[in-house]
Amino acid sequence: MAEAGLASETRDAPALAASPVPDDRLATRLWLRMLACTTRIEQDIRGRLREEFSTTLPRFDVLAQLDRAPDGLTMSGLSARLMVSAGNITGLVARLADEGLVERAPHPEDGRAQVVRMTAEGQRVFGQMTPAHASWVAELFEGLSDTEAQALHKALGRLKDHLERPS
Amino acid sequence: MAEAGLASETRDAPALAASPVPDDRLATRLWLRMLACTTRIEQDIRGRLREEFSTTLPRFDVLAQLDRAPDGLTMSGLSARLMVSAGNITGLVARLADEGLVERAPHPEDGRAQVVRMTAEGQRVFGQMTPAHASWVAELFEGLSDTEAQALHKALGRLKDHLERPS
DNA sequence: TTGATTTACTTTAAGCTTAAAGCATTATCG
DNA sequence: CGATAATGCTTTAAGCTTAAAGTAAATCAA
Repeated sequence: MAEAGLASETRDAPALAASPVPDDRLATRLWLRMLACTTRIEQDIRGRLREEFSTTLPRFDVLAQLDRAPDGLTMSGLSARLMVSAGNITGLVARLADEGLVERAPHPEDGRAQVVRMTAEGQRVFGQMTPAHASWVAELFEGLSDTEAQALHKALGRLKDHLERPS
Repeated sequence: MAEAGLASETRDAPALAASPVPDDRLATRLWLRMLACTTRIEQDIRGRLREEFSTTLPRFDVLAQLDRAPDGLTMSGLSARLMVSAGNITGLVARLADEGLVERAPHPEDGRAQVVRMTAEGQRVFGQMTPAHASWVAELFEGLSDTEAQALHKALGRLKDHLERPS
């Protein structure tokens, strides 16, 4: 989950052509640090969701997506937005439906699809969770100044753009 | 796993005390973007490890840690370095041992502990994987200039320091 | 020494996650 | 129209992950 080692690197590149090693190293170090930060933050939020709301991060993520989609989302819509497999969504939504937080209905136009919506109870519960979630995140990032946070946000934006390039 | 919604935020703070909302929002946006980038990169690497080496990211991570610890590591040492639970390490190391890539031996001084080491076969296999891994990461981050990468690395360093503060 | 606590690890139950296969419906196109 | 392909979803098997409980060994303290 975190900290993949640098390992023994090529010690070659005697004369010709600039060695690719420095780039690789920098990228790897950057990646490991990014992964370490993300893992830590995720674990913190996961633990708080469990302790304070007896729920999980994947379930919170589903509710968050449904919250910003008042007309509901299809299973594949959730799958795309959460960047997880369709099979994963099936189980996640089933558990949330068991809890009474979401409901499924057949899609009015597409006989293959389902529309998932939050229930009133789901909205109530999510309404309690989301301000807490926002404050936890703010606390976790408070080591950064606004300027630093904006710079980080911008740099990650460029990274994200590059990652999304089909290239 | 990614993209937790911003949700309906407080629209209050009429006069007194600077509203905490802007900070929360910036932090949340930053967090969501960071998580999205991390998830994407992780999925890419996971898929390549599977396709090209028929292995998984957690197993690669274990090997990477053992590679930089020639004298081996205890189960708890692996657990701490990989930031996962001890029970997780038990299963991971068991599977790697089944594959013949690592071996376990009783700790010479502590009867409770085990020492995990890479086998010669494990070193051979890892030696093939790690340059490939480094090149994938370099490719994924090539959208950033060296300067940007270093700035990102530095900003994440500050974040990491803050996260590690017991505070 | 003895007893209590801590540490290292394993086991268990539950949930998360994926890839792959399968099913039903819709879309495409000849 | 009818065949083919694509899409939406579920199921399955395997593995990852955790929290919690349990076992054994080491440490600490009286």
